Amino acid sequence: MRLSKEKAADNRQHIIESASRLFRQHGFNGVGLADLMKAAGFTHGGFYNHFSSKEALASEAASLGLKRSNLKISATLEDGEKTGSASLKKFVERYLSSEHRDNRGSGCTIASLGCDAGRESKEIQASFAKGIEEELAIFARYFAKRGAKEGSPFSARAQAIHLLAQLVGAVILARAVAEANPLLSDEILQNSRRYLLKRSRTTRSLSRVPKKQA
Amino acid sequence: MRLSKEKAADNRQHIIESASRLFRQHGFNGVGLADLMKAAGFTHGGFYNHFSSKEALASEAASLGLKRSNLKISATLEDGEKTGSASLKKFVERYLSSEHRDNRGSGCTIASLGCDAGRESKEIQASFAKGIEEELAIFARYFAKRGAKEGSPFSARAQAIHLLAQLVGAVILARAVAEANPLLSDEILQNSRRYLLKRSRTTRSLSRVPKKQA
DNA sequence: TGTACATCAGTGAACGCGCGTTCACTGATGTAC
DNA sequence: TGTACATCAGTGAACGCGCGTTCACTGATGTAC
Repeated sequence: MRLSKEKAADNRQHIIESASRLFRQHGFNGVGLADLMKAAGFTHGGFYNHFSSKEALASEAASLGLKRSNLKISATLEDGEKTGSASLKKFVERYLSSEHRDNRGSGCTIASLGCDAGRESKEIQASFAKGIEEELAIFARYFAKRGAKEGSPFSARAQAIHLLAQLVGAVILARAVAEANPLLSDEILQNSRRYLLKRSRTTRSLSRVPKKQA
Repeated sequence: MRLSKEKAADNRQHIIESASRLFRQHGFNGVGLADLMKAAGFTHGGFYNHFSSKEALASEAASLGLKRSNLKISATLEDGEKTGSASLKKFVERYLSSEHRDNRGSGCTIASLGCDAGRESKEIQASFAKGIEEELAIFARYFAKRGAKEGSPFSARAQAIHLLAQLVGAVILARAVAEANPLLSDEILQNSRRYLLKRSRTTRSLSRVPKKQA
């Protein structure tokens, strides 16, 4: 029962979407092809009609997850530019929230799969490299506009790298202790939020984030 | 061929040590019992004489890796206290080096297995929670002594959390892109080094790190 | 436009393989007398 | 202290299971004439 080209392409995309979620939840090695296909509503025999290997799907799923995140971040920051609202603050608070910590499947691909990526193939790492470069570019563009007058000793690019590392590190730490020590987990998130946001107001090495619209 | 109690305990410890290395290299799901026992010099049938499950070994291996790291960090920082050398700088430069990035097996357990830990049992997360609490305490003690005069707006504890998140995040990012984009990987490490060390000299929100012995 | 055939996304069963775990057995160590 | 027996760390083979991958088959779609 051959399908139309459009339907087949839709199905392929749907497999990638649900795989992206499952991989983030359970890791690249923590979920099998049968589960991945079942979650997309198919039997697993047809997998190789769409992908050459599990690894190929992992690479595409990572790319998609990173692309989606970056679009959302970009929209949040640019939205703030227009309305004058505290867009970086909004983003940081969302990223370092307990909701994000507790919902890996719909969250940041780097925080979920960053460690895994370091052990995977060059192909998968290429997906991460592209996604990370894009995210850094988005942050750097924001800092270049917002932080230009503040005279930080660090370039917009340096601030972007620092921000990303802090966000990813804090969420990974918070998740690593969430079940055994929820208070510590909350403290890590809360502290990182305060650190990134307070510092951006006091020393201005990130950017000025007004409380309300100016 | 029953062994003496001492020899049996030695063997058990040896299994944990080599498992700690292998888990860091390949992840909790990336290495099997047969490989773990073989690396320790045994056949895998005897595994359950020492551990109740693979998970129990993972938990012990994580504990050991974290304890070893913390002892080393503690020694480095306290050594610097006595000699007056720039001990935090030394530690940060070692942690954010390409050597550490390229040698997971002998490196930081949090940076290697932090993401995995978030998906594992409460038992394993308890090992991480204990190790992370200890590491934060070591950093906080350092900042409390070294940073007391500087009047940072952040508590020693807050500075410790920020430092750990930055270190872990930077190494994970650097590893995630190492094969596909080595220049970006190097840039992330270098930038994080500069950020942590320069800021500690300019804004003093971490601690003062003299270039040479005062 | 209509017909004949090739294509291919899907199904469901099977493949070999390695996984975590179990077990019968060995024989030196530890223990009870 | 010496003897008899229980203990248990190790071996090597086996267990059922799920893994990634392959394959024969189906039948609607796409294509060539």
